[in-house]
Amino acid sequence: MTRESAFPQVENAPAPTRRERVRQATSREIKEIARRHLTAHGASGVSLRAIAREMGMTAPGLYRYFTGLGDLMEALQADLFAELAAAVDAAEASVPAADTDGRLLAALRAVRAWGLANRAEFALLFGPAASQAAAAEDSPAAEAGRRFAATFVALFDQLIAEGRFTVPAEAEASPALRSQLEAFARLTGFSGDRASSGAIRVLLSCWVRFYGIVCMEVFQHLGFVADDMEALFEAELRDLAAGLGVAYRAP
Amino acid sequence: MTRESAFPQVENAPAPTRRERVRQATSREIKEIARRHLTAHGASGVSLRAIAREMGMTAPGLYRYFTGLGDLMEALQADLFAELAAAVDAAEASVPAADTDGRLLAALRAVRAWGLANRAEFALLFGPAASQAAAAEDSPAAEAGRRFAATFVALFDQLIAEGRFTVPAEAEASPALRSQLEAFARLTGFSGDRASSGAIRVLLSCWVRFYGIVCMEVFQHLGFVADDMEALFEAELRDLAAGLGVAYRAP
DNA sequence: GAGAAAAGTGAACACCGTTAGCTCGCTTAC
DNA sequence: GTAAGCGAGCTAACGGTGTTCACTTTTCTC
Repeated sequence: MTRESAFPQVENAPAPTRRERVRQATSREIKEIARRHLTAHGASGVSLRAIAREMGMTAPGLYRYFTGLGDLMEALQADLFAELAAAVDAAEASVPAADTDGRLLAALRAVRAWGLANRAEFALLFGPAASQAAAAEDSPAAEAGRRFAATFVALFDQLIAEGRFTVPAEAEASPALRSQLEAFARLTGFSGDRASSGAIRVLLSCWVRFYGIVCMEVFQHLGFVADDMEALFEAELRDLAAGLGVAYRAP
Repeated sequence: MTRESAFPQVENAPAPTRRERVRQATSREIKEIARRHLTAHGASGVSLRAIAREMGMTAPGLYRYFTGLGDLMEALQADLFAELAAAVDAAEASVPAADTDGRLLAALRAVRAWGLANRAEFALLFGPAASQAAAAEDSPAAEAGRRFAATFVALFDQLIAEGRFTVPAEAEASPALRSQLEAFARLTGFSGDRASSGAIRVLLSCWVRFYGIVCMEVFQHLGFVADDMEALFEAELRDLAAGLGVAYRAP
């Protein structure tokens, strides 16, 4: 087992003991199985007992790894956010770095594609905020969510920097709205000086619109419109891009 | 119990027998209690055994009224759609019939208000399409959903009739999109001749946008923006109205 | 009042999350 | 090298769930 030493230790990682490694592996396995059950039977189809059974152990044993089913689901949520973020990054990376327009379009399409390919997972991330009351601002899941959002914040930030779209006059917004938008910009990490509340408003509006069309499709409302809503999505994306001063391109 | 005869029989209703009446009452009671549990503990907090316990009977007895938990939830969904539709109609009715603009704004605000006041219920109606595979096109729930949608179809239809907004050129849309939009118009009952695919596209786009902002708020995403997203909602509503040629008015 | 149909019950099956107390084996300290 | 300690996992148990089946009780109809 000294083969492991072939992989150079990550700097500052405190030499994970053997126990630690097998622990990580078990934890990963639990989440893998949970993910499979999620995909196959939806969020309510994930059960500790079934997972344990599949692993050849008993349910109480899982409590050594997660404090309960809710905790597992939260961990899963964090992983899924990371997976989605990776899918988005990959899509973005397949476009020249200088091509901001292409990167934004690719990123948005990647979110939709991932959602359609992973309905239950998408619902877990973007559906009704189940139980978690306040959703613990500092939970790993929330953290992963922010990391996902960061990709889009960066893209949007660039649009602002390049002065792509015309910003509505500040006077149009009520003071309440303005202060909310400013707080939002601060929290999400938009570059403070350039990102006027008007610009944030435009971006947030686009994001809401995008969220709406993707949720509708993934949650299978408007199912009566058509099986394949790609045409509608692309039409919406075209409008969205237009509003942002981004040149639309067919996929 | 002959007091019942004081209420004139509804025409064509085949004289409900006493048994039938008490059956209806029990059915209503089951749904009432289910609704309370839904409100209090979310969709997963609705259980047949708990309902039966509260009614002083046993769970298997409920199978005389619903074929299972899923069936109950579907019935509940239908009732909730009706309740939401009633709330919307009430809001609409509080505005002069001739004031199309006011009625539309009131109707949209009513949906948001209902959703915020009934989060779990809203999630049941507009959240991820749980299990029901195809969601049975002809289920009572789907029927109730269509009746809810009809209110907005009527309002939108009127906007089209009044030629409120400029319709994008037909040529802009791909053939695939056009045929989808036309199918949609047919299915939802837009008045065929006037409702061009372009007009439908504008309306659908607005609906998606509205869906997006309300879902985000009700599902408590963007929770970090602010507790009270009313300002943002109103801003969005203003834009939406502008796009439809509807005069925005503060609530 | 007899017979049929509906309403409701009890027991059982197969699941579920979670807790408590225990055993066994690996790791660490002496 | 051995003894202590700690972590992983197990068994048993509690209370909860949906659902089925056979049975009894109630109610309506003739």
